[in-house]
Amino acid sequence: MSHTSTSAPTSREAQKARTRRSLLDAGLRLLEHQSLSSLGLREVTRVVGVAPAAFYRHFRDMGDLGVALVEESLGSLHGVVQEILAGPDDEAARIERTVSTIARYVREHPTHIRFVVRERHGGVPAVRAAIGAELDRFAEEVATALAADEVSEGWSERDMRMLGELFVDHMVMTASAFLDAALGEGPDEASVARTARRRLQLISTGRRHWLEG
Amino acid sequence: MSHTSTSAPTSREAQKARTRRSLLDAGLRLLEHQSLSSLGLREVTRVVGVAPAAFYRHFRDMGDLGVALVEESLGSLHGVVQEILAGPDDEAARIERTVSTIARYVREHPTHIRFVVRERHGGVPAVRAAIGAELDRFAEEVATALAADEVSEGWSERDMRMLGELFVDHMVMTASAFLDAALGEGPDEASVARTARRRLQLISTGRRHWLEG
DNA sequence: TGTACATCAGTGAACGCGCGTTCACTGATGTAC
DNA sequence: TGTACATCAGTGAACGCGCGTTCACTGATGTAC
Repeated sequence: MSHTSTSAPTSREAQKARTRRSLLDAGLRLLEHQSLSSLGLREVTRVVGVAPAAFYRHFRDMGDLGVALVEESLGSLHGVVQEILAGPDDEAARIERTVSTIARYVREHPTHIRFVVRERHGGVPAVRAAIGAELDRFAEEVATALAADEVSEGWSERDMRMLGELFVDHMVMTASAFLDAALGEGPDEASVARTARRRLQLISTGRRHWLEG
Repeated sequence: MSHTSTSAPTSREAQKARTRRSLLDAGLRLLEHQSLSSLGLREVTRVVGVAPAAFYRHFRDMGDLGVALVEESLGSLHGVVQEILAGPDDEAARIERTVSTIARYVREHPTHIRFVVRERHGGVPAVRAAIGAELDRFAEEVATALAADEVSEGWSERDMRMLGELFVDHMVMTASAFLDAALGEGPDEASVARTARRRLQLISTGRRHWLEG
């Protein structure tokens, strides 16, 4: 192999995986300041330090790399959603947990979040579809989890689904707002957290009185 | 002038305005299937039928054209927002008006909506900023209008602002969903309308019982 | 353990192409008298 | 109304550049015996 590492020889498999990882990392880094449809294959390989042609050993094209990024960006989020929904269905506690968990997640994975928010409605159909499908799955998970709450008694399945989507959409919007705050754009983190909490309170209140209306 | 129109000679001013309009229209059309950061100056001038260099008589670069598109995309929306909020604050009627007005607007201006939804978090900072600023203004307008309702008595200014943002965000999400429906992606228009109405009902219900919590 | 052969991740040169930008220009419209 | 000059939207050719993709290749890792 001409990609000579200074360390001990590695298995082919491991080396290939490492290069793939580097391509994904470089892509993610470059996508912080541009959108996928304007990101070039050569840009990515240049950052990694491999020949342009090496890209094709790992991905068919940039869209393919994008879809891989969606999977790793949103895959780890299932745990986060479960973390938020688990525990007692005490309203105030869950709202607090929701907002602080999102804030933490954004702090830990800012580039993944930025990518998802930007490409959710972006110009690459395959990536858009992958994000949409994953967010739909989240909405379903949330709907199922919230259906177990006492206040969900008497709700139709369709309305639970609506609530799940509402919840997920607000997670995404809140994450996006935290991201802007971290970049010094828009209100600061404390303010974003406050607004997010109030929104969730409004929705919770509506939920409690749903059957009366 | 070498751009010979078959019709009678036109004033320079009028001809220039017409070319500018064509550039904007061509841009908007091309942006239906790609994002601004991947749209080329030559692509646009090719569609219009002018030399690439002619572009510079009207815009500094594609970002500049993008900002102009934001203005015309969202400018006409102020009237729409007023239309929705005007009239009696009867809850059911306003919800119905909101959803049907959005549906109509999307049907009449699909490309403008697509553009705004896509570029709201897109890769061109100037355009993102322009959209953000405009949506903020909408949120403010909505907050002011809703503050006049009976149910808003006792609300803090900050919470009214939160409500305004919530409303605008849901307008955008609903518009985006209608757009997908029109393209055969996701649920159909009737289903989108139903979900949008239920969401608004949930928020209205929360609003009515806000001070109790 | 040693040898001969197979695999395949990454190379580097080459290609044709369309891009954004510049420039001196043209010729119709506009203006001054 | 007619004439001479100014303006300036749009031209078309040229430029250097970086792009995505192809290809035969190299040489380290893997495997069979």
